[in-house]
Amino acid sequence: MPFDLTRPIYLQIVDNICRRVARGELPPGARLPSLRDPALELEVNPNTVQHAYQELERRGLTFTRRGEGTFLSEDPQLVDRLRQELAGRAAERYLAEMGEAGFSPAEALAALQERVKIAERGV
Amino acid sequence: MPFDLTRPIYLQIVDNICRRVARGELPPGARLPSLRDPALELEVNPNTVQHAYQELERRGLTFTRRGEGTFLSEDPQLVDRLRQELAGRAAERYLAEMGEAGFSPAEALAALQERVKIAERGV
Amino acid sequence: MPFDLTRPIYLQIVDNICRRVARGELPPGARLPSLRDPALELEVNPNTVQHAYQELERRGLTFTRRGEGTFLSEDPQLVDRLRQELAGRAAERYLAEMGEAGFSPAEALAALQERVKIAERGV
Amino acid sequence: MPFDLTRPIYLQIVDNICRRVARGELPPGARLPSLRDPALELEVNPNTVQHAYQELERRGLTFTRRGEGTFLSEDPQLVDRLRQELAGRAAERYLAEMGEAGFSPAEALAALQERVKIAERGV
DNA sequence: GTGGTCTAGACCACC
DNA sequence: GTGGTCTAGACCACC
Repeated sequence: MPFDLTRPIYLQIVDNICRRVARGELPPGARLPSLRDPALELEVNPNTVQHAYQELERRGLTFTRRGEGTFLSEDPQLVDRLRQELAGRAAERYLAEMGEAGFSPAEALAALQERVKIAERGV
Repeated sequence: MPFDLTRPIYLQIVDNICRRVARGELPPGARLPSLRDPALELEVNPNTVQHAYQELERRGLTFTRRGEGTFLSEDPQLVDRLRQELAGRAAERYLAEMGEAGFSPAEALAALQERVKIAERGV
Repeated sequence: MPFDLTRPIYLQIVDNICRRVARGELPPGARLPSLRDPALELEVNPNTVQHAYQELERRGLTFTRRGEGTFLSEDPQLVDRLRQELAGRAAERYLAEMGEAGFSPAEALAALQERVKIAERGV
Repeated sequence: MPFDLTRPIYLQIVDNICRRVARGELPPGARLPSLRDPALELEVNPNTVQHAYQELERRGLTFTRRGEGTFLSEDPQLVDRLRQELAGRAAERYLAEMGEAGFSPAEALAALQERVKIAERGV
């Protein structure tokens, strides 16, 4: 996971975990790796990883069991909730960009439809 | 036009002009303001505006007449070409973001469809 | 490389590099000197050298690798293409000058032929 | 006749007259226009025209009859001599430019030959 | 160390 | 007044 320099690293770690949950790579209830592992792998300070984990907990995605570690919420709707959230933000952004280029939401939808259709043929 | 700090100012000026052309605010053949006007307004150096205008020319969107100014191409397909380009880039990005969250292109399309439908009702 | 005062310095740098490529002194793929070197040697601003290098890139003769340098295109036809271009421009100019003095292209050719023949004998 | 700003105007007038003689537009013995006419037409000072005429005389191309005007030499070889001179200078320059691009005189000749042949077909 | 961006500002060329 | 060239030099991004 390469970092971009324009956003706090801890938020990039948060986003990355959210995406992995949304993709189903991290199932509800799964234990997140210890603070040290990702810190070594990402070459960041363990405090930065802790900051990320605290943010996840603040959002209700994780909980900690003292002495055991940090776990993903066991809420069966967790994945769905995250997917909705990510999808919402991406769609918002797409419609905003298209709006700035003069496309109505309906036109933005049609443009995407066209594109997906073409890509399918290409495959 | 507020600048974001993460991208070159001259490219943000380029994008802004592209969007205005796509929206039909700047018709083909229109004269762009002189280098000095936007420089004063945006509080950037005239060289930065020139850099933006040269990039537009490099992309074939404008031409310059020494002593007269910088003009949008008179190509009647200019607007369409730009709209296609901007739409393409926005869609690409949307599909990429959605892909990272585990959505197939078809799902990404459906999610947008849903969202637009809801927004329409909301209006 | 002495500069003449009637043409932009950056274009004289461009021409000089083109001629060296045409002569085979700079092989395809070769790395051009950094912006700073020729600037010191030619006593011009690094920005002027950069302007020249950007013009070369615009013409498709070079490409840049951020942090590594500016390189001549690896297209094996680069040399030939440049030789054709330079020869074309020189011939155009010769025929134009001769035309102003009342020589038809055929006569201009004959005059050159004569001159080259004499020079060969002289050698 | 538009002037270029990089050479003395009087020499540009000299060259222009030489070319017209070489083209046969001004026959040997012809009277050149008075100082005032070209001065008005070219929007230069009559002194500049006089300077040009003096240069022509210095080169042996003209002579003046007091009270009558300036006349082209009546030497029947005048035209030929000028044509030779202009052709020589143009050829010299062509071979020099081609030499800088790595062409031998023989190659420069061949390149011109090719070009003239193509132009003839094109006509 | 490499090229890229940007400022500040002088001066030129064309109109 | 318009864009074009150039200097001088700061600071950034990528290696």
